Amino acid sequence: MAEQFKALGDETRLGLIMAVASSENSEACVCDLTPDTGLAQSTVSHHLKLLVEAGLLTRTQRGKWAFYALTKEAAKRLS
Amino acid sequence: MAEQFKALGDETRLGLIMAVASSENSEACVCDLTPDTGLAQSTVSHHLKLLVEAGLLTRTQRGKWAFYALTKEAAKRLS
DNA sequence: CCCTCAAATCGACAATTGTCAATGTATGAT
DNA sequence: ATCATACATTGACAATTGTCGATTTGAGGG
Repeated sequence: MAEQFKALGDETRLGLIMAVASSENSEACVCDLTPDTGLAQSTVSHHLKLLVEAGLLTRTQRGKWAFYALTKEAAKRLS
Repeated sequence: MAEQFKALGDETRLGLIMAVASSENSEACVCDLTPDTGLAQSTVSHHLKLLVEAGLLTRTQRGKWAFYALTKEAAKRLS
């Protein structure tokens, strides 16, 4: 439980969650998310991994892109 | 906003919040909270300070004791 | 095949964080 | 005044974390 809070307790990751939530179809790939953060692609990948491990995001590979979306649980809590 | 999540993103602090929430009158002093954590008193004081700064707890000095209680906002969010 | 593009992983580094022992500061009792 | 109690602050330290550049993996397209 603390892990979920810890995952959200970082400006960058909170921003990523918000960005995913407000994307078309509520999903986004790394290439869409990276520019807004102003961080390196590897850094964004790292944060996304943490969010997945915390059970807040899901990862789906589609073609060359990896799409991230909120889990049902995370979607509920975001209200 | 991330600050509040960060404050809750630590086992010890989450435990403190829970302990305060489930205390009589929903408030507790440091001497009551410290033993359960298994940590030094100075460490608990430090964590409580962070929780106050995050707007999750209030501090009230009464006699020799400092009583910590949930803010209205934190009480609401705890549901 | 080879090449390109998207993303993940690795290695290194500085910055932040959690912890403690020691000390400081009030508050109330003797 | 003195002293004990409750808590805060300080200084130091190891552990964790956020970040980057470089490299690696993987999926398609020529």
